[in-house]
Amino acid sequence: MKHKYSVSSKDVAREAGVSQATVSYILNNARNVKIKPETRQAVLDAIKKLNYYPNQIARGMKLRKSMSVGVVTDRSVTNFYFMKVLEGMKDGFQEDNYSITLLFDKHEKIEDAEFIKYYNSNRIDGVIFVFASISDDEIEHMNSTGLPYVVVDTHPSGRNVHEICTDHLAHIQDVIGYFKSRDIKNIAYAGPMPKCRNDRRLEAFINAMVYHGFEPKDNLIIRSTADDKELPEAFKKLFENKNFKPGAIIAGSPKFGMLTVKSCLAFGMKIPGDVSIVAVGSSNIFDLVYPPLSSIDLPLYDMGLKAAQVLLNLIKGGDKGGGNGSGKAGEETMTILLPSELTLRESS
Amino acid sequence: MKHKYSVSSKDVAREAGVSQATVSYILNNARNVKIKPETRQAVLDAIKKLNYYPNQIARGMKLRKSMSVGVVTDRSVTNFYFMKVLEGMKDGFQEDNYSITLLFDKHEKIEDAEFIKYYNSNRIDGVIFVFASISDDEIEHMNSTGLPYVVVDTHPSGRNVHEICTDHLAHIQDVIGYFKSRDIKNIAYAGPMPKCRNDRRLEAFINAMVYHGFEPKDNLIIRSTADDKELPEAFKKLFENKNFKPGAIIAGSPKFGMLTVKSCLAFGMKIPGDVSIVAVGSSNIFDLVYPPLSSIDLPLYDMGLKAAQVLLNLIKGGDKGGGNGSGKAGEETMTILLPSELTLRESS
DNA sequence: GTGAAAGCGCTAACAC
DNA sequence: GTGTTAGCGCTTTCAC
Repeated sequence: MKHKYSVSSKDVAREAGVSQATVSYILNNARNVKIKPETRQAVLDAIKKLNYYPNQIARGMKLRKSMSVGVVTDRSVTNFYFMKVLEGMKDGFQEDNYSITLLFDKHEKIEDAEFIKYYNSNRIDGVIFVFASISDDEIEHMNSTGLPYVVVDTHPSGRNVHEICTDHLAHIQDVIGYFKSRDIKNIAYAGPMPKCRNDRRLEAFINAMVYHGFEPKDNLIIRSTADDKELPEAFKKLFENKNFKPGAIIAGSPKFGMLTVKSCLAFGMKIPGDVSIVAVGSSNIFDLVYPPLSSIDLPLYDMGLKAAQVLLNLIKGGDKGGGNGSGKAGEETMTILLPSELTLRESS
Repeated sequence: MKHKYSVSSKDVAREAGVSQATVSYILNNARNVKIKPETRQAVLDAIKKLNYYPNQIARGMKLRKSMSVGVVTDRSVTNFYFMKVLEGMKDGFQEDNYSITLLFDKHEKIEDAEFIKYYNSNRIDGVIFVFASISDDEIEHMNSTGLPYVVVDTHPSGRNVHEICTDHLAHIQDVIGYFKSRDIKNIAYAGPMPKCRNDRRLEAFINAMVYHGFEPKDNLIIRSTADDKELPEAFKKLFENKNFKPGAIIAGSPKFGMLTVKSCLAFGMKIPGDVSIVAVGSSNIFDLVYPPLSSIDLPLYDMGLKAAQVLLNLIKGGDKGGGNGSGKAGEETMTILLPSELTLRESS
């Protein structure tokens, strides 16, 4: 069956004995337009009676807006984080009645990217990148298209984009201080190879070690793929070095947190008896493992919420000509840093 | 800045020296319409030259379609499964150029549900429910609206809906057979309280036990919330019963799989030495824990893909009047059962 | 083979 | 305060 025979604002207008314009005014709370209470009531009644819902497609057509934003994510990184960020975004868009269109990121050339096509086709009004690594080239291209976009990521990239990030790296220092206060020696780091650019996590670790008067030793640092071969080998080396048995390990990501726990248990170590572990990042499974894994938790929900708000401003602002004289969107970009927090569970 | 000044099919037509209609014919590969090769080429060139992209909103307006489907999921259940299913769906929709609108399910009355509103507003043409528990009432309501929808869930509900499910419960029998072949005694079950209706997993477990000549004992069955109080208590009772020390445990969900491993380790048991564990369901984290957790894996990607295909058929079919004389969509519903498979890792 | 024209349902400038 | 009207960009019937 076709879509049930749509009632249009025309039908409502007829039913209420007014014009379509009036219906529109009422629906959109048009300012500069005063409606007599009884007229309004009549229209509202008609809407109810006819079970009328404004056709968003038609509205979008007129407004030259899709009332939808694309959320771009990488197929791999996402699982741990994605849903929570989405929830925040959803709530952030709720009021403005924007919908969320899911997009995956797997393009060769930027011109072929799904989000570019969707934007060109008027299917989305803007984009949020959630933990999707984007290159400088892509940024440049996007800035030239006028596509409003916001990046959600762990740490600020320092690039000319609107970013929602978190200060979680600062907590690495707290963690090391905490270990120090418990007189733990040989604090190690285990994390992934950075996707691009420099490894901020490792940097933060090293700086924090130095800050606390420790000398960061190379053989206490693991950087590896999550590979089934490479990583166990690395842990083996770490644990077999009798001179520097690690008393604590900071894992650079949730995944590495899990893998670190796994490796320690596999080597018969007691956690936290022999070694304490803290992971950088959030996950809903840290409570499901033995022992529950301490972590530096990202404010995922808030990041999504904030991203939505910032993007909405870009979309609206851009539409009205924006605050800054020129037509260029994102003239002055902003980096928003949301607070993360340390959650100590049993592993530390 | 406003959306960069859109080129429309009108512009393309002018540039190519043809009419808008011709552009449309070419773009949509309209059958019943033959286009001279040189005309076609001229239009194609103009499209390229002007960098034209058809406005999907306008197209949707004309076609009375949104070219988007809603994906509804429950905020909680999702994390373990959702992304993989989405990937499949995305690929399933690719060809028909349908986009995916993310919707959350948290309504009081069905009339207030987001997916109903979105459908009424012409923002989506159909819905896929992914592991979202829906009640009989809701089903009834939806069937009466004509909204095309498909349900993705683990096991068939036996209701009058299009469902994509899997045969994973059948594998419980295999798992028990496997345990039996290794002469393991006292096979236990630990799973969640069923959200609604009867507990198919437990049923399957009991039937499989009986099939293999075991007598399912009540004190070898845990059904609990994932609560921090209730569940440990239950496991304590399980492990302290000296007469029926479980040699293996089948966990009813990924979460319970994780929690079972955690509990066993917490009680100092060796896995799989003292107890073997297999979880029902998929997760990308089973490889990240110690010991890697065996599981009955759902064909998540395929479920998403298939769901997309079925829904597309409903949308298209329904639009053209469908195969069955009446206007009612979903006259004959179908249940599609996709094969799951047992993945043995180290925990069993 | 191709074009002219109507119209999808909405909004907003302008008229009264 | 409310109505008239002109499109937004597309598809498609019908005419040639």
